Formats: sequence, C-alpha cells, structure tokens
Amino acid sequence: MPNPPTIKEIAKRLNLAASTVSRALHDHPRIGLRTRLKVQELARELQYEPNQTAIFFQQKKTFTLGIVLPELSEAFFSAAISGIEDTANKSNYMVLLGQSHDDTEREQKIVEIMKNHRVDGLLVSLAKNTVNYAHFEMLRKYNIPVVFFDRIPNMPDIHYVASNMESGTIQAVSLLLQRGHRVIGMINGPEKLIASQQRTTGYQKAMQQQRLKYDASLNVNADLTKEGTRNAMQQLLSHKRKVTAIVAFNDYVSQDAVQYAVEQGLEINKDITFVSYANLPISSYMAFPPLASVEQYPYLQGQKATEILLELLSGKLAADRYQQTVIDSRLVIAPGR
Amino acid sequence: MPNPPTIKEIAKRLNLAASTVSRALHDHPRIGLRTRLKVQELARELQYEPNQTAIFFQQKKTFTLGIVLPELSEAFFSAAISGIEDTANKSNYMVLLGQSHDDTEREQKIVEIMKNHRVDGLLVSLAKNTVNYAHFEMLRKYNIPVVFFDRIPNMPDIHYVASNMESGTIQAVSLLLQRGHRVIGMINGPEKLIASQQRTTGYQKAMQQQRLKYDASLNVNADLTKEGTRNAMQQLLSHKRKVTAIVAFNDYVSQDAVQYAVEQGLEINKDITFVSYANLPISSYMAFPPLASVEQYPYLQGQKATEILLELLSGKLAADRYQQTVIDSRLVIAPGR
DNA sequence: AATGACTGGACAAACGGTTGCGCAAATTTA
DNA sequence: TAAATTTGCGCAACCGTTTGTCCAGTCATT
Repeated sequence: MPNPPTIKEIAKRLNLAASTVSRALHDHPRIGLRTRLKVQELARELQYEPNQTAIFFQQKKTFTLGIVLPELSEAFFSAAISGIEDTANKSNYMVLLGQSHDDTEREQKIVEIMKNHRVDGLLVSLAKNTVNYAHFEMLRKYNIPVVFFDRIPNMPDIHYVASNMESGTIQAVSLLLQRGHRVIGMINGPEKLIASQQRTTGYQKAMQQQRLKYDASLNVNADLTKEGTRNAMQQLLSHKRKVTAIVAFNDYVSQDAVQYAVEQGLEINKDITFVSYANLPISSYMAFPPLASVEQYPYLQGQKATEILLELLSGKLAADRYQQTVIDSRLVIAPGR
Repeated sequence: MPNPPTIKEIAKRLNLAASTVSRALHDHPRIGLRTRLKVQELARELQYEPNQTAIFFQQKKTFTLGIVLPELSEAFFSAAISGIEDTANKSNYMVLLGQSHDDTEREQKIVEIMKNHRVDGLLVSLAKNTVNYAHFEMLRKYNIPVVFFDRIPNMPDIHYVASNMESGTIQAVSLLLQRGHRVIGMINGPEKLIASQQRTTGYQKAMQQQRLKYDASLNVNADLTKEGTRNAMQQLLSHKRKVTAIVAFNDYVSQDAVQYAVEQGLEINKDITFVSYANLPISSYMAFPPLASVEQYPYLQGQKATEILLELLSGKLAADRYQQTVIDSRLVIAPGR
C-alpha cells in the first residue's frame, strides 16, 4: 500500500545483499539456484515491480521514442503512427507524442522538451515550412539519433524513409495521357519540398516517355491551404490551353480543387478529371472522389522508420552509415473507373 | 563533448558544493547574490541542462501523462488528442501514447507498461468491448489517477468527461419536426451503450415536447458495421409508416445509410433526410452530407479531461472527490441548409 | 595436506540531483 | 560589548538499481 517494494526490501527480508537480489532476478549464473528461487518467489509474493525511473536513470536509457509530426488529424499521419507504435511496442519501447501543427517554432520547442526528457531517439516528419534544421543538428551532440519520414529535410547525412512520388506521378500522368488527356495541370506543393520536386520530375518523365513536351506553366506551386488551391485552380483554368485533367498534391487539395471546379460550372469526370495522392479511406464517401490516387503506404513508412531507429539504438546499425529508404508510391485506380 | 555537464562539474570548477549549485540554479534565497550569479553564468556557458531522468527518479514524478484510446484514425480521437496535448504541454507535461485498437487485451497491456514507465496519470477512452475494469482498479494502489473521457466505464467512483447525447438529440429531432417530418427513424448503436440510451431518451423527450407519441419500432439498434446499418435501413424503409427522416448514430453510419437509400432509388433531402452525430470535418466533402450533425466537441473533451487530471496531480483536486463533467452536445446545421 | 580453481555472495561505488541540518561568519539587537 | 539573529554555504544522506571487485568457503587435483 504505502511504498512499492524495492530490491532492498527483498534483500533485507532474506538477509541478502541488494546486489544478490538484483542478480537473482536477472537469472545471473553466479547466483545459486536455491537463493535465486527464494528471491524470485518473494518478489512474486510482494508483487515486486522494478522502478523503471531508477533503471532509466542508471542505464541512461528511457526506452522511449519521440515522435514529432505535423497533424494527427491528417489520415496519413494517424496511419503512420500506428505503424510506429506497433513496431516500437514489439521492442518494449513507448512512444512520446508531439504535434507541431505545422509550426516551426512549436517543432523546435517539442524537440527541446523531448531532448530533456531523454528520449532514446526521434522520429520526425517536418512542419511544412521548416527550413532551418539547427534543432535537429543539435541532437547529434547528445547522441540522439533521428530518423525522418515522409516530410524530410533537404540535407545530406540524415536517416530517412520517404516515398518516392516520382514513380506514382509517372503512373498518374501516364494514366491520364492514356485516356486521351493532353493538357494536364498540376497543383503542386511548395517549391522547396522534395516531394514537390519529385512530382515535377515524374510529370516531366511521363511526358517524355510519350515524346510529349512538358509545359512548366501547367505546373503551379501552391501552399496547400484552401485559398492557395483555389488560386492555383483559377490560374490553371484560365490557362491559354484548355486543361482537361488535374493532378492534385493530395486528396485534401483535390477536394478543394473539385469544389472550385464545380462552382465554376464544370462537370467532374467530363469537363475535367482529377487524380491525386494519399488514397484516403474516406474518399469512398466523397462526392467526387479522384479517378485515381497515389498510395504512399503510411503504415509501412512508420514501421520502416521505427525499425531503422531501433537498429540504430541497438547498435546494429552504425550512426554514420546513413539509412535512406525510399518506398515506391503506386497508383490506385478508384473501383469501377 | 562526451558527457553533458553536471551540477557536480559546475561545483568543482567554482569550488562550491553541489548543493549550493543546485540551490543557486533554483534561485534559493539562502544563496548569496554573487555566487548565485557566478553559478548561473557558468551554467549558461557550459550549456548545462539538468538531467531529467535523475530528477524524475529523485522526485518520483515523470511529468508524463499516458493516453489510452481505441483508434487515432477516428477523427474524434485525433481531435481529442490535440486538446490533450495542448493542455498538457502548457503545464510542461508530455504525452505517452497507446492505441488499444479496440482490443481489451492490448488495452490491459498498455496500461501495465504505462504503469511501469511511471506515468503520473492516465487519460483513457475505453476499447469498445472492455467490460472488466481490473486493470484500471489496480492503478489505485499505485496512486496513479485516471480520468476517462468519451467512452467511459459503467461504474461509480471514477473521474470522467463525457458528452451528453441527449441534448443534441433533442435538438436534432426537434429540427426535423419543425421541418414537418412526422415519421422519424433512428439508427441507434448497441443497446447497452450509454450513448445509445441517451439518444433514445433525447428522441422521446423531443417528441414529448411537441405532444407527439414516441414509436419504439422506429428506433432500431445496430452494431455500427456497414452491414448492420444496411439491415437497419431495410427495416426502417419497410416500416408500415413512411419514414421521411433518419437520425443516424454518427457520420460514418449516416454515409452507409445514405448509400443504401440511394441504391433504393430514394432522393436524398427530398424523399428522405438525414441527421447524424460527430460533425466530421470531412463531411463538407461528402456526396450527401447530413442536413445537420451533433457536435461532440472532442477537442474540448480532451482539454477538460486533461485539466482535471492535472489538478488531481497538483493536489488542487482531491482524488476521492470524483469529477464527472458532462459536456452538452449541440446540433450544427450544415451551411446553407 | 597443500595448492588451485570454482562457487556463491557481500561490499561499495556510481548514476545526477535535492534537501535537512549544522556551522561559521557577518550583522543586528539589547 | 555580549547575545541573538541572520546570512551563506558545506556535509551527507537519499532515491532504486546495476556492476566491478573482493572475500570466504567448497571442491577437486596432485
């Protein structure tokens, strides 16, 4: 009732040294069978539970992984975190959560607190406008490994897992070309994002494969807000060539874009066709789900990133051998299309 | 570079006792101004950071809150967790996450691990089929307070925050009555769920207010699966009276029900009108969003539950004065309806 | 019987910080 | 000027566990 039993308590009751009890509980070979059993029995009887905070302190390890990501309410991240959690739990690690809400300052603060909490390692997906990585660089000094996933920083010498948007984009654009579209608009993300660049490259390659010429003015950068999307749509719909299909940055952007198109009196899938990224589960309920969507395997990304981090922690992987895993994205065509 | 500076290190350099340094850093009044400043300056210079694990150990506190909930991918919970996190962070608490995936066994295991990790308190939303609460009762022995939210156990002497579905249901049914509907079907949840009972009561009261008679055969219990919903719809549409409006258990159920109605050749919002619960952000993208939806304030619930837990921890609230907060739900009518 | 090798366990330090108590010097009070 | 009080700091214990080292007894070997 009052204080939980400690190793010392057990030692006292059995007239043993604390060290002996500790070793006995760990099945250390130097402890005789008789005493070992005696100790283990009493421990069970007293419902002894090792004080983890003491162990954390002593071992300089907390068996805790910090997760920093923008928004759990985005389906991608809530799926990713399931992959992370499941993998971490398998190795008896716990998961400390922090949402940056896409705010760099908050991201910095979270990292700071997590460092102070002495997490063993960090899994990070960047806030949308983070361009300065000092708060992550700083972790090197503390030997806290970081594995980035999905939204990764644009710098060398990091561990990361990301999906390659290029392959999915090629598939997406090719599908549209195959269905006869020739003027394809792209609502891309912020220019500096690697994911945006990959989409651009994918677009270019798909056109090239068909010996078609790539028109940069059809590829507009937006900021992923509703307003930004609407502006991008306006720009595309007033293009001198008539845009008949649009590749949207993700399913959310796609929906905003669709809404705008409908407002402009366009008929979806007739006047204009949409393809996007993410493949959200809710898209089956949507008024106008995209013709196809590029699946990014969030669960798998979370799982893979965690596996890498755990191996880094166990020393199986050297910290200076940078692990960079790319998961190919894949186009999923909506059922019945 | 190698090991971070400790309090002892600072003490040695300044020829002081560790205790003096500790007190100086805490602005203890018994330490002279001169030494205090000297200490603080050197600390800054060496970039001293207190070792939190040592402090956790010493203070028997971890400034960590455990969160156990069914599924982050459900919009309700990802919103709730934001409320939890924001509130916790304000008081410098961190948040340890565990998803039960609606599996009682996993829930038990998570609670056990969190107990071992010495979380200061727990925020819990039950797995759907948890009926045995021993793993939570056990926490009393360890003086770990628990605050339940949304999905709360059916027992006395607990702290909880939950929304009252009754008020929202009254508003929902009243709205339909006001718009002329007289035969209103309800797709309710499992009978034993408190939330289902509240919906029933709300339905009855709304009818009563208008001196109308409540017809129990219009209120059918379903199991929230797609199949269950379709069966319920079939039952309602074949009712001897012609059902012109339906109150669905939540937005997901609503969508399945709408789908069924469309298949049956009914025209939504003309032949039949839907109202539901949850008020999901995605509903604005849905093909046939409900006319109105009962908002349950997930962020607020998470926030409130956390506030209670923090006050319990700070001693502002006595552990045996059970805090039971009910947040009234409220009908939100879809824009333009 | 003496030497050596094991066996089983005790002792103590260490992890980093906090805190009650004691004590000398400085200052105030009577 | 002596006594009382305050100021400023050091000493040491403590939180619970792990781990390197040391010691005493037991056994086997020659």
